[in-house]
This record gives sequence, C-alpha cells and structure tokens, in this order.
Amino acid sequence: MLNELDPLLHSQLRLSIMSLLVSLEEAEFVYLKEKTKASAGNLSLQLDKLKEAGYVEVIKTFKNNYPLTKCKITKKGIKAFEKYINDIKGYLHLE
Amino acid sequence: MLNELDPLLHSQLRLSIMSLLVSLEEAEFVYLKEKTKASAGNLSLQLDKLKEAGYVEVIKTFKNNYPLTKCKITKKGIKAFEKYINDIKGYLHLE
DNA sequence: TAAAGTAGTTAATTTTATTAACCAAATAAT
DNA sequence: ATTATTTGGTTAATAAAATTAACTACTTTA
Repeated sequence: MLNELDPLLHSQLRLSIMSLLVSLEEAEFVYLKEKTKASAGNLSLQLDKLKEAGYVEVIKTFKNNYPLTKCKITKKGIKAFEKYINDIKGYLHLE
Repeated sequence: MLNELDPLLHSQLRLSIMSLLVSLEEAEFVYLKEKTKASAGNLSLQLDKLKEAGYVEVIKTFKNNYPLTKCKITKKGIKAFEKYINDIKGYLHLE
C-alpha cells in the first residue's frame, strides 16, 4: 500500500517542472522559470537532476542571438511521473 | 492551480505518519516505527516536528513498566492533511 | 550483577535544496 | 566606442532538511 516515493519526483520544484512538461511535451527554460516562480539557479540545478535521471531532455539552441534552452519530458519521465501518481495515491487515501 | 505544498507534509516519512494517523486516530510509537520502517531516531524527530506544528499530539505514558508514546492527529493536522491532498492534486492532474 | 533488551532522545553527519556569485554574449546608453 | 544593463543561463557557497549513530534511562533475563 505505501510504496516508496521516487525522491527525484518528491520535490516541489521538480514535481512542478514534470507536471508542466507532462502536459506541454516541450517548454522553454524561461517559461518554466516564470511558471514555477523558481530562481534561474535553482531551476537550472533541478532540471539537471531530471536530465541526469533521464526524465527530461534538455536541448540548447539559440533564438534572436540569445541562448534558448528547451526541455522535453522523456518516455522514462512520463512513466516515472505516472508511477509517482499511483504511489502517492496510497498516502492520500485516493482509490 | 499549483499551490505551495506544505513542507511539513511534503516529506515521505511525515506523510506516512500522517497517512496512518488520519485513519487510525491514535497509534503507538512502536507501531508507527514498524509500519513506516523508519528508525526510532528519525521517527522521534519527525514526530516532534509534527507536534511542534500542532499536527499531532504526543502523549507519554507507561505500559508494563515501559515508556509508551501515543500519537494522535489533531483537528489542525487533519485540516492540513486534507489541504495537502487538494494541493498536490493540481500537480498530479487529478480532477 | 553483568549482559541484553525496550523505548525512546539528542548530537553528529549526510544529503538536498536554495541562494548568491559568476560567466558569456547581446543590446542600450553616454 | 567603451561602459552599463539585460538576457539566459551555470557553478560555487550556504542553508535547511533528513538520516544515522551514539547515547540515556529503565527493565528483564542469566
């Protein structure tokens, strides 16, 4: 009934990022920063952890001469997110 | 849509404790230790934080000459737990 | 009465998360 | 045209949180 909660997802900021990416499929760094209200530094670090885990893909390009970082959730990331949902349901007494 | 998650509840062990207490109304320290598989030390500290927040009541008694610590969720704790459920639903895209 | 067990607490350490400082390039101001 | 400011980040330093290890106090067993 009470499964371990993936520590990579059980973090407010990383969960916010994944929550956004799971519906959007792709989002820019600045967009995530605005939506999550995180500092750039914190966002950069947490994105990196999600990337290291293979949960997101980080694509660095340029737009209007400025760096543009795009983030995409991976299949592994979607699976992990869905597992997290089911795991935490046990804690919350949902179905 | 994405509310702040109460940091006191957004912790695996404290959430486990609250999850158990919200259905049981009362539980002994040793029972919580077994159910959560936490070490006594960790449980002691996390229970203390929940107590400091007013989410649980900790009652120290004796049973068969041994110390017996009983834990009860408070009204405030139940409210906080229910709020947490609703808040995290936004992250999980549940209703 | 010494050893081992119960039921915890507290101090020390490790792990995580957040902030603050920094970098590289672009644009705007002087 | 070189100084200041802004954009879009990264990395190093710090703060906060969680976990473990060590300790307390008492009890039971040998």
